[in-house]
Order: sequence, then structure tokens, then C-alpha cells
Amino acid sequence: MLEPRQKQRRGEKTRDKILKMALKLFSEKGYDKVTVDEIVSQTGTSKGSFYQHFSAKSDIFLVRFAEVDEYYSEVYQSFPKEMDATEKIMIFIRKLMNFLETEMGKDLMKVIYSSALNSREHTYFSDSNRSLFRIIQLLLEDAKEQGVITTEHTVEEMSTMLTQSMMGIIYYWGLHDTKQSLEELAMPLITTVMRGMKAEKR
Amino acid sequence: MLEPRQKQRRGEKTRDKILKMALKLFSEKGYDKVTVDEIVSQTGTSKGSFYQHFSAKSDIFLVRFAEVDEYYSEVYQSFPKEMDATEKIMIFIRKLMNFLETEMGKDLMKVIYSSALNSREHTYFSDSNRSLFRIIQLLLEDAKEQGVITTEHTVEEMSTMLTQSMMGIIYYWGLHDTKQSLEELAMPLITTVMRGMKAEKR
DNA sequence: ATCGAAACCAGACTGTAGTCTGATTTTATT
DNA sequence: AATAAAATCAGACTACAGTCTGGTTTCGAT
Repeated sequence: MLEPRQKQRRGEKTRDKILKMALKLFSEKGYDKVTVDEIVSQTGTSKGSFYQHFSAKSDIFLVRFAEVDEYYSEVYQSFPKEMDATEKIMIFIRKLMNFLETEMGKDLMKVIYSSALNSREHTYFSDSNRSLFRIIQLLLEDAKEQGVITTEHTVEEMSTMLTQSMMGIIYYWGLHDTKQSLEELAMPLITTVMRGMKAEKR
Repeated sequence: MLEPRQKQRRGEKTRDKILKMALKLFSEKGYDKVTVDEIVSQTGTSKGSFYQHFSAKSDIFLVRFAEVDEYYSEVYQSFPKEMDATEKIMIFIRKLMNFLETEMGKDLMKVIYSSALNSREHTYFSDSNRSLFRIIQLLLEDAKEQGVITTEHTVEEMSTMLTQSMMGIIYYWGLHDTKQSLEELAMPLITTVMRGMKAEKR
């Protein structure tokens, strides 16, 4: 029997052990060089436990990816109210790209992007995108009010465009072994899209 | 012994049988409901044959995807020389999107996009993208000569942007169960990017 | 026609993610 | 405290992509 105060449920503890070990092994050997069997044997647990707490091997990354959400709102809230809305958007995306590259890493992003296409289970990525989508919408509403972008498209449409752009940038980055940082890879397209949204009807 | 004239190598025949059956089964039951075992048993061949001719299950789709390349140049060559370059680009992308949706299908595109992230073997997709990249470059050179786009970015950069955009659009489409066609999904972003490239420095 | 090399093929085997069953532990209810 | 329900866990088992070994057929050169 564990001490009652401060005690963690048995399950939580196991989940934690598995999660930590998995991330450690992934970072040491790379995602697909690590097997679930290895993870559970290293933690002295079992497959049963693993799949009790995670619905797939890639789920581990999904959990880690959850931090991105917090980061979104953190950055969002850090903007002074009166700041130029276009600039907010640019900075927001810039920081996001930077965060994804340095905190998440390419390996993780590839797994997420790949498994999102395969499983119906992985709603997390979609959810996360939804919340990204929402923040971008807020920023765009702002921009619209400030009158810095054209009203030719709806906010929803523009938000879709930016989401598509970001996905494309990240996907492209995942595909290529370039020395360019994700942020560098992103800026040309993002500025171009923003400019395109700003320009008047021709 | 087969008739000498018109005869097909034994291997070619087997490859063909496998390919046709695989595509048939994929379209009937969906890619991941079909196993390689099923394909080979239905064709009276074997795993050995399958992997003699294809390096992975997803290779089947890669073969099919090869048609896209032909389509690229076909469309490209169909443009009258004097046509407005921007318009050429728009039409090119439009047709491409349409082709991918109707001739390739979402299931196929998802498999391709997903496996491109996983395997080092699948150079085909990258090659194909390279050739797409090249055509877009040609179109952009054209546009630059005609003076309809800004020279702020290099052709290579702009080509990267368009590639990223298209990838993002397709990826987004693969992720969502929308009733919108791929072409509809693509147009807002593509026009915006093109406009952004056209606009003068602010 | 012969022979060696290369292409082709069969099917047993391997690796690994994910499932299933049933036991054990924890928690909530009375 | 007794007990029912739920959560947790172990590990054997399944499913399936991909590998390997070795045999067979075809082809090109002599």
C-alpha cells in the first residue's frame, strides 16, 4: 500500500514511466528503431499496460505534441492589444515554426503528419489544428477590424489558407533533408500569402 | 513455350496481373483492407513474385501515380506560347488538382503522402515533385520575362512556395472529409499566393 | 545445343504493432 | 467490512508487411 498523501494512482505511475522511457528511447535511437516490446521491457511493464494507456505507439508523440496547444495561447496572449494585426500573425507563425522545430523536432512531426493520414483514432492532431485555426481566426478578425486586410475573403477562408500554407511548409520540410530551418523555409510563403491577402482587388 | 511474336516476358505478365488485381481490390475494399497475401492468392502468384516486382505494397500506387508526370507535360505543352503566364500557372494548377482528385483519388493520394514521409525507398514521389517543380519553374521564368511577377524572389524560391502550397492543399484535403472538391479547396490559396507574388513591394 | 548468368517465383520465416483473455488491484457503495 | 464495478496489468496470440533461401525458367553468348 502506498502512502495515501501525494500518492499517484498506480496507473498514472505506469503511464508516466512508459511515456518517459519511450521519449528517451525515441530521442536516442529514433522512432522506428524503438519497438514497443523494448519500451515495456525496459520499464518492466507489459504490452497490456502500454495499450491500456496509449492507443498506439505514435500516441506517445501525440501527448508530447499537446504542449503545442499551450504554446499557441501563450504566444497569443503575449501580444499587446494595439499591435499591428498583420505583424501579430507573422510573429505568431514564426514563433510556432521555431517551436515545432526546436521543441518537437522533425522526427516527431513526421510521425504525426504521417499517422494523421492513416488513423481515424488520432483525433488529437485535428483537434489541435482546430485550436490553431481558432487562434488564427481571432488574429484575422483583428486584422479585418484594423482594416489591414482585404475583405474579399471570409475570415474562415483566410484561416484555411494559412493552415494549408503551414501544413505545406511543414510537410515540405519533413520531406527534404535541407539545412534551412523551418522558419526560413516558412517565411517566403507566409509573407507572400499575407501580402496577397492585403492587396486590393486588381 | 509462348508464341514468340507479341509475347510478353513472363515477369511482365505476372507484374501486370498483380498490378491490375491490386488496383481492383484497392478500389473495391480500400487500400488497407487489402492484404498482400490476398493479392497474391487472388492472382495465383506469391509473395516472392510480388516483391520481385514491387518494393512495397504502396508501390502499386506509385506506379499509378506515374501517370501524373505525363499529365504535367501534356498540359504544359498544350499552352499557346503567347498566353499570359500567370494564367498558365493558374490553369496548370487547376487542372492538376482536378486530375489528382478524379484520376488518382483521395485514398491513393493519402497513401502516397503518408509513405513518402516514412520510406527512404520511395524516391518516386520526390522525383515526381522535382519534375513538377521544374515545370513550375519554366512557367515562372515565363512570367518573369513577361514582367507580370515581381523579381523580389528568385524563381526557385517562388517555385518552392507554390510546391509548398500545393502540398499543403492536398494534405489538408486528405485530412478532412469535406464535400468541397480539391480544386475548390485550392483556388483561394493559389490565387492569393499568385497575387502576393505579383504585388509590388509595399 | 550448351552453359552460365540473370530474371523469376514459391512459400516458409521474421519482426513488430496491436488484440484478447483472464487475473489482480483499486475504488466506490452499502 | 463486504462486495460489486472499474481500472490496471501480464503475456500469449494474431495479423500482416516485408525478407530470405533456394529452386526454376529464360536469355545471351558461344
